[in-house]
Amino acid sequence: MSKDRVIFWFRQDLRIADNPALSAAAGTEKEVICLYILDDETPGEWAMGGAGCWFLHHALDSLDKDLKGLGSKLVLRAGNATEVLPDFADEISATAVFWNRLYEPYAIKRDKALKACLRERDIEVESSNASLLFEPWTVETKSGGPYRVFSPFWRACMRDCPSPDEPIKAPKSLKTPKQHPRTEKLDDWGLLPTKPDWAKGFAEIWTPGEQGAKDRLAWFLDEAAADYKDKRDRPGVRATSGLSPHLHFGDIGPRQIYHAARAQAEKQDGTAKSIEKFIAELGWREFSHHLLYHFPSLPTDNYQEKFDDFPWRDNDDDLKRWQEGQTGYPMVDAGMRELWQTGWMHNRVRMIVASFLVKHLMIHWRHGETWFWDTLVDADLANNSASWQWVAGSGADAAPYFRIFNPITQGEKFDPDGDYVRRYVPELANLPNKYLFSPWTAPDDVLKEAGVTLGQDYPEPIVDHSAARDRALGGYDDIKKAS
DNA sequence: AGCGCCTTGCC
DNA sequence: GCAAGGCGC
Repeated sequence: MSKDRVIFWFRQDLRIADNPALSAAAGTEKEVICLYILDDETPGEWAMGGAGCWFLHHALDSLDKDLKGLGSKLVLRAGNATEVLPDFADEISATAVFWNRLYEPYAIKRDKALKACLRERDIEVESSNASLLFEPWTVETKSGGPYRVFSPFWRACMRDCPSPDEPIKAPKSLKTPKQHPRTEKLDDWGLLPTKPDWAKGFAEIWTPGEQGAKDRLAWFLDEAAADYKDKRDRPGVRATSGLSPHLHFGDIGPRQIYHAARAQAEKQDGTAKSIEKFIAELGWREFSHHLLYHFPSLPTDNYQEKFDDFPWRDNDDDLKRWQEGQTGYPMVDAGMRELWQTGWMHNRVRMIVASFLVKHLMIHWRHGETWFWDTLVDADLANNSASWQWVAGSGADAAPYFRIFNPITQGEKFDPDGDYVRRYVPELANLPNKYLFSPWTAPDDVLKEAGVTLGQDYPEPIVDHSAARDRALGGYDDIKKAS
């Protein structure tokens, strides 16, 4: 075999445009072998969840087709990347490996070891940044050290950091060997759920892959961005970009979104405020990665240690009813069912259901984190753990624990027409808005007319709101006193 | 060192 | 009005 070949290792950057490490590999003018490794071992507890696997399957399928357009294709291998990658480099006599950086603690550790191992074998390694606007180690407070509060963090990014680079174009072609290395079959990886019914609704909503991501961004900028600021909190309205899974798997990158959004603000008068708000959401993603990078135990440990002593309740029945969307609080149940049916949940509703689990049910945020990990197509370690700790009150720059979302008034406020609840809790569809978010307050004749028998068609509330609120505040008093 | 500030709320 | 407390300059 010729010695003139390099490996491009795809990870969470499943795209060919604005992919700096892929372009660097192409720039060597050597043969480029595109590799994806399914590594369930290294992440340990954070091996990809079911919904993520569904998205990954289709994103890889799409990527392979895109690579074929460049005269290449994807080579699939499963196993522990720490072994698979060096073995593969030997197998094809690669002289260099290119990849884009990841920021999960396990990935940093693995990649560092791999770098050393490959260099020991005289194989060059070059890593690039495809996933973040700002590298976590480049943003520092004036006194040195990571930010712990979002607003000053994002101000510093916008003011002091170099502007994110313009996206780079996809390579026009990739030089590939006549004899391509052996690949495993995507279909053999079992990434699609064994219960096919589960993911049935996913495909109606998501188009994994680079083109799907581009289309979604274009739709958002053309159709929704102008109203983003006003409508982003309305789960019944299609007002958010839905780019989160694409960002996680990297079939689009944040620089592409950032610059396209900025360009839209230039082009369309009156959108500046909405676009700024949208870009700030990219900022939250950056902040989560910044936190995870600097506080690697974020996914498992309370950032504020006083929460170690919080009197969490262990209650499998309550947890199960939360997971299934059977709490008797329609806004909560709508959210949990949206999650199950679509692999996604509107951000406003994520806060409501998370607050309900952690405060009304007093169940540890880690149970919620684990459930979201398995069921979200956009499950992302940084975003998931930072956000759960934010809601739980245990995180950096977190919502105070005593700020308890009221699942009834949140519904009235953000789903005023009841469209969202009626879509996901159809058994209540005929209830008037007045009682839709608290059906147990409806007079008997109203329930009867709507065809609802509580406890039969739809559950009685699992807890009483105000009693649960008091109980949660009592728990917080305990750790306040102790600290 | 002291001060302003802090995504998303509740009653 | 209430609800802490710490961050960042």
